[in-house]
Amino acid sequence: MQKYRKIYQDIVLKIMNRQWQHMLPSEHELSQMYEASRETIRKALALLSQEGYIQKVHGKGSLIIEKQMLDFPVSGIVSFKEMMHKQGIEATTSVELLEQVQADAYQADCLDISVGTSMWQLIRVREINGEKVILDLDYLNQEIVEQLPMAACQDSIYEYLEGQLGLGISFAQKEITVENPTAHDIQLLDMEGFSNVVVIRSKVYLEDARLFQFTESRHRPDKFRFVDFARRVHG
Amino acid sequence: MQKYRKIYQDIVLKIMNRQWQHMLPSEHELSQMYEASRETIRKALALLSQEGYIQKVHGKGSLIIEKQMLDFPVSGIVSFKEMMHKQGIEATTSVELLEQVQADAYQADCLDISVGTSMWQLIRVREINGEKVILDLDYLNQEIVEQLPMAACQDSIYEYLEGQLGLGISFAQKEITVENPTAHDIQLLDMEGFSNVVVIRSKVYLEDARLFQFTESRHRPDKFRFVDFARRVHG
DNA sequence: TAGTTTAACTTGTATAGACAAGTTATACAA
DNA sequence: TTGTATAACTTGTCTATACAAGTTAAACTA
Repeated sequence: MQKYRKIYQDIVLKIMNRQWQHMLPSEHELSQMYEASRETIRKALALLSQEGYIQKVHGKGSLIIEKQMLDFPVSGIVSFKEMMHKQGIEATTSVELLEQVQADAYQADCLDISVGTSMWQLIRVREINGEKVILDLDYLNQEIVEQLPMAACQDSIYEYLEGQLGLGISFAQKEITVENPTAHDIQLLDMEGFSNVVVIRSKVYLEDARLFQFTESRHRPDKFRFVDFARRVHG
Repeated sequence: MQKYRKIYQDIVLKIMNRQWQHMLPSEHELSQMYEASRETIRKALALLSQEGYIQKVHGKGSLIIEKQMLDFPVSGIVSFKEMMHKQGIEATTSVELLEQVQADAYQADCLDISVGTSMWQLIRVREINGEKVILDLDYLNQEIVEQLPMAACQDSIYEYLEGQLGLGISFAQKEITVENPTAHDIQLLDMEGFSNVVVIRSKVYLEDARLFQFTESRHRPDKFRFVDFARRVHG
């Protein structure tokens, strides 16, 4: 792995362990500690800043941002399995449907492919504490993901794509809205007494900028929470 | 302004104008065009990548990410006025309350200050197409924001803070949930037939990492839409 | 004492150079 | 024709240096 990434990870650890309380050592000191040039240290610090770990102040140093450790980020691109594991929540996934289909007009539009192109269609229900609260509808481009074993769907698709297929997942465009439940939602989720669902639609891309997945994740509103860290962009 | 920021802005313009269709010129070419070193170009490109304009591919170049131009980012830190202006939507803001108060226990916790510290309390209603759809509750630390004129509240608080007071707004931690409307919501918003509100709670920080504002923004669900760009962080 | 200057820190910006590593198209060989 | 090597591109990482600009605390001056 690259030097600046290792430094980044080590600093994250030291922040988590409260090894440094309010401020990081100066860039000069860090470059001596890690035997790296100042620019390499600055690359690691840029990552830390981007991820919301530190705030750099000109002339002063790098202040540590007190993350509410409980406020794990649901933002970013994280698989359901990764998320539940971080929180220590027990959840089960049941695959309702997994099949190869030819894209219809709507699906083709979602995946930026031509109508009739072969794709995977996947429907999963997530159960937390015995309640069915999340419905995930996935389309995957079969030109990119040729095989999609049932085991991967029950476990973690991202683990399969990155680990087995060696695909690099890079970025996503997401949209969050609140909508009325469909008959499908009511059929598959425990929706008694809830009149809305939170819908997260995502397009997920690889490192070479190819779109490979479209996901519609439908949440019961009481179990939905989205935490975000944002930096202001001037100009 | 710094060189790499000007280059960043110029490239954003050229992407928007479709001056470059699918790919950016190579870093070498750009460094000649802008008479800058490659590292300076790379700083501009890092910003573009961070903001979701391009995807860098090792050995190939910088691919332009097709942003749905309509999908303006509600993510990031953008004032209500800036957002409405970008979309060309006509909206009005009415100030329901603007007063100096001593923080109670809850408010003190929100702003990370001691109980009894002086702060601004602000309540505003946003009206779009003649419907009252957003209720904004703001607390501002008065040790940082000493004066808060009514005019600034009706126009744009951020414009006042950055323009008049010279404060640098830097980052925010946000949380989005869906909740039941309070009596207050029903009193101030047009909630007929809607049984939920989308609640966005934000802590907003300055460049020196001081927390100066807590905002609770309560949206009627049919008018709520959140668009996000996220990059996957490995390790 | 109180205020100001200065020196020694800090981070920010820009440059130049070297090498590693991934991609592509051409030239070459079987 | 087909496949392979190669050369010329591309971006990624790391280093070293120089100077600008913001902060702080000690030293100095009135």
